[in-house]
Amino acid sequence: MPDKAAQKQRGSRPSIRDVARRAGVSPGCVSNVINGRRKLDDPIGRAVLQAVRDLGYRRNTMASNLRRSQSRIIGLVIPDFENPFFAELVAKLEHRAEATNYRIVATSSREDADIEAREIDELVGWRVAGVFVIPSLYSRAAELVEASETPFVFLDRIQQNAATDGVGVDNAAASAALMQKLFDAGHRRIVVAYLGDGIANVAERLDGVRAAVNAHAAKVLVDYVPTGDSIEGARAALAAYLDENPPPDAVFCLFNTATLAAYGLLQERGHVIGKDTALAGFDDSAWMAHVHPPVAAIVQPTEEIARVAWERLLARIEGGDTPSETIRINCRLEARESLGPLAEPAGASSRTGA
Amino acid sequence: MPDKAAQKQRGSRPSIRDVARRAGVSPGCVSNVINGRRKLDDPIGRAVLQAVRDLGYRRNTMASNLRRSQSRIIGLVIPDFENPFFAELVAKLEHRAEATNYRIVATSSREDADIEAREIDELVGWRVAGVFVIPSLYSRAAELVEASETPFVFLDRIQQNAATDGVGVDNAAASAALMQKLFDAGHRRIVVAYLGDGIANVAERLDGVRAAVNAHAAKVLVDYVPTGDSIEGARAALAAYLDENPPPDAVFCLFNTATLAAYGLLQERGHVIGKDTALAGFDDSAWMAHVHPPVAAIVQPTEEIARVAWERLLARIEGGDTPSETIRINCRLEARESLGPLAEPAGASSRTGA
DNA sequence: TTTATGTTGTAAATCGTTTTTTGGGAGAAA
DNA sequence: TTTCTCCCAAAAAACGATTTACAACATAAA
Repeated sequence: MPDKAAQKQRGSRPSIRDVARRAGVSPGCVSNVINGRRKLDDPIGRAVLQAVRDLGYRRNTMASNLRRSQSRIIGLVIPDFENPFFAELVAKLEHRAEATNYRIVATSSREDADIEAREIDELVGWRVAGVFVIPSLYSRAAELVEASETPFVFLDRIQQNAATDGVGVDNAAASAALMQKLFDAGHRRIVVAYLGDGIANVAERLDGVRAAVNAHAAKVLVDYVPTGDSIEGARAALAAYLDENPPPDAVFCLFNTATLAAYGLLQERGHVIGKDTALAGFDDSAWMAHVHPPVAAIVQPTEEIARVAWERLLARIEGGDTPSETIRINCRLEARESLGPLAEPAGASSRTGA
Repeated sequence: MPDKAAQKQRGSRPSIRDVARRAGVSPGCVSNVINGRRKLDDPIGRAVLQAVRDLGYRRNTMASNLRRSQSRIIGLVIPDFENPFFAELVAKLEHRAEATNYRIVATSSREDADIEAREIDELVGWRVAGVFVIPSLYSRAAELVEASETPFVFLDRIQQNAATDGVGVDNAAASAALMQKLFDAGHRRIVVAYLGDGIANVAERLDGVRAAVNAHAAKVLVDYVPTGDSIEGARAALAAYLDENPPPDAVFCLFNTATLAAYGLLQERGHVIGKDTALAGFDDSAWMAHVHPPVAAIVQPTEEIARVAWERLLARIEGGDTPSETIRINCRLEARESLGPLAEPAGASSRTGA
């Protein structure tokens, strides 16, 4: 039962002084008790703890952090909470945070470079221990961050040549491997849905596709359809393609909203997925594993990304002056039935270093 | 180009003193310039701004907030970033925050009451202006919060009789309306997938279903299948039901993972959705609108929930001593084709106050 | 010239902690 | 008894900002 009367001012929370006064000791002594720098089982210790309980005292984190000039908070700026891949990454990073006694505060830039810049500024203002950034489209984060004292690690949409730390996946290799899988399954007419708009990420995936096509000896026919980033846009772009071209053997979508658009569109037009037409997408989602037939996906190993990124950031926080580096992690292919009749039994999932 | 040499100590960020020294003025004066309490277009103003740029000065938010004893941060504790409904709510709340010059920091409890308690404690320690909580399963948040100075508003999983502010939807009415819709479409054998586990939320939905069944004159046969909260669990439970019972006319899932499980299972077993078997779910997801046929959903209007909740929290922050209240918002029904042959043309979506 | 009025920058106090310094008392050794 | 440690709590300084009180100066009015 907090005893409001003992506080100096009504409406404001009790401070360490109020506790000290009530316990009949000095503020410094209270601080020692609270932070365990003093044994608690004597009269003074007990009196302090009792006063803390009586007043409902909670330490003011801002004052505490200000004094010791450190915080155990890691900022996280992502483009969008509603993208399941980002959400999964947030969850995995939180898990790492818990294990190392840090905590994550997450904010989103809503794919807006200005908002992103503001969020980063704000986090730096809070003197967080470090920051993870998944850059927005047209992000200026990399430049903003170069001069900063605060350690930054970029995730997912990273630039190979940047003077910052980055952790992402090997997009090109994964895409190339998937294309090879489609070739092996006998697919020859393949449609690739790409963004058509500058995320480094998707551009790398496209490069991987092109590399696989060039490397493949036999004749294949690959069409590239730019879709924009909304589901509706992707659906419209793919519909227009299907209207004017013979039906493809396979559709490969380079990002997750396009995969959903393609799935619905093929269903609607009566293509039997995994039989008439194969379907695969970059990025996994819950629905892809659970519809019938399940849709094959290139899975970004978020757990591993989170682990590696966390290591990197911690190293920076603890003052490692190692040069910045870009780390690439291999994707995993969930070769589900939507791929169509493969040499290996349908439905078996194989692990492939990308 | 930050001039490190001018700072007192290497490695630490410049303080307002460093700026003042460099500009040849007092710290108070710098503060005035930075916060716009002084016109900037005279020599002193310019000198200060130049010094700020030279040193790469950023105001220390902790020190600033400590002194003015206020912050414009709103905490948000959700059970899980990977639940699309929560993700949408976060996004909408962030949007409100932006409009009112607050900012949101989001953390998740991973459905763990202990973690939730820690997160709340931590936010209170940061002296955030207010907190939104979507309670975890078995949450103790309501009790924790009653004594607190900090304003709290609970979202989504709210208790009618709690002594706290809460904003949620009218679960019972929405479920009842959907059941009525199924009856109207001529469905008689209906399976309802519920959680079977104590979220107030889903229990209310179940009540709504029961009420609709009781209110319906004609004979209907409704079976209730408890599913647990994982997709796999839901799939197994529904599969077991289908194995041992005649095929239902309709399946109604009271939460979103069950809807996906039911969709995949029905597809796999060759039920044609919207024809052999109707399907509907509480909570909308992207996949539901885009598969074919699209799956009907009860939509929680997150935009409106966010707006109302924000109003409520702001009122509390600004010191309104109004008694706490529980606000219910009506859901909207997206009556998509999966509902089966209705009286109204299939595919039309109708708005129904729940 | 004197007085009233406003402006503006400096010095100092303050926010709530933690940390360092100081000082006093207890106990042991000489 | 005196001296030397050791221990522990009180007092004071510090963290980096904002804000109040105050002094200095300019300008306008009398």
